[in-house]
Amino acid sequence: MRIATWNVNSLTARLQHVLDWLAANPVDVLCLQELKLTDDKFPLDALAAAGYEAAVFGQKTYNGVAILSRAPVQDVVRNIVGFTDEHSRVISATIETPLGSARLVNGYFVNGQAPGTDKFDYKMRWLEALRDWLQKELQANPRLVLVGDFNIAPEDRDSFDPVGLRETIHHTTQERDHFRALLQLGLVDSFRLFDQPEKSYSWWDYRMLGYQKNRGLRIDHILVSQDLVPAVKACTIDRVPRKWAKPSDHAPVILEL
DNA sequence: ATGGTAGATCCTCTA
Repeated sequence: MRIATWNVNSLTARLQHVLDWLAANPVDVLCLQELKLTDDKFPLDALAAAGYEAAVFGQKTYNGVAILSRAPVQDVVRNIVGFTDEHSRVISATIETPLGSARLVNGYFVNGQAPGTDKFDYKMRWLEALRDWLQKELQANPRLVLVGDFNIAPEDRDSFDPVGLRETIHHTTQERDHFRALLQLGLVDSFRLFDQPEKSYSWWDYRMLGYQKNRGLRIDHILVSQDLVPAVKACTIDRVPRKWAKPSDHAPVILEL
């Protein structure tokens, strides 16, 4: 089976891209971030016609996440449990995998703007709450997949300019410590289970020909719990839709189990 | 030191 994650930067603007991508890549589950629409505006019918059910946690203008699935999903939970958040950033559900049922957590992590800002402080509090919640989730669900736009480039090799961008947003020690804390919970970066091309990124700035120059970051990730590692067959980034007209600034990441 | 682009909403904010 295949599970994918894609920050679409407005589902209204990107619905046709999502439908075209699913037609070419009929994954079992697709997790979306940055819907930028409310639940009542979610294109349930168009996605149902493509063969997908949806669990949605929308928000006007900003944020918003959804889980699309060919098979029914169960026990949908919105937000980080125990953390009051005005933003719609996390949706989780139980899905079926080759190793049995698993918990799937889809997150649009806080961007954080720059160290020293209120938004960065929010990012740190959000990441602490996520870690504390996931620790409990993993105890209850040893099979767990954490996907989404993490807004963290975990290592220098995940950035086109790790020296010039040292300690700037996506690259700070504090953010990377938080990423490692997730790994210390028993999660594994599935992308790094395999040999990958150098300069593999999942996001490129729209500005200054970022994609054309491959000035990107790997900030979209799929982490799997230890119990799922033996089932992981591949993890890839699909750059194809980043080349389409009017693309999202992110590319989909695909996990094969 | 700044700007460049994109999306949604409103003429600015977020990324």
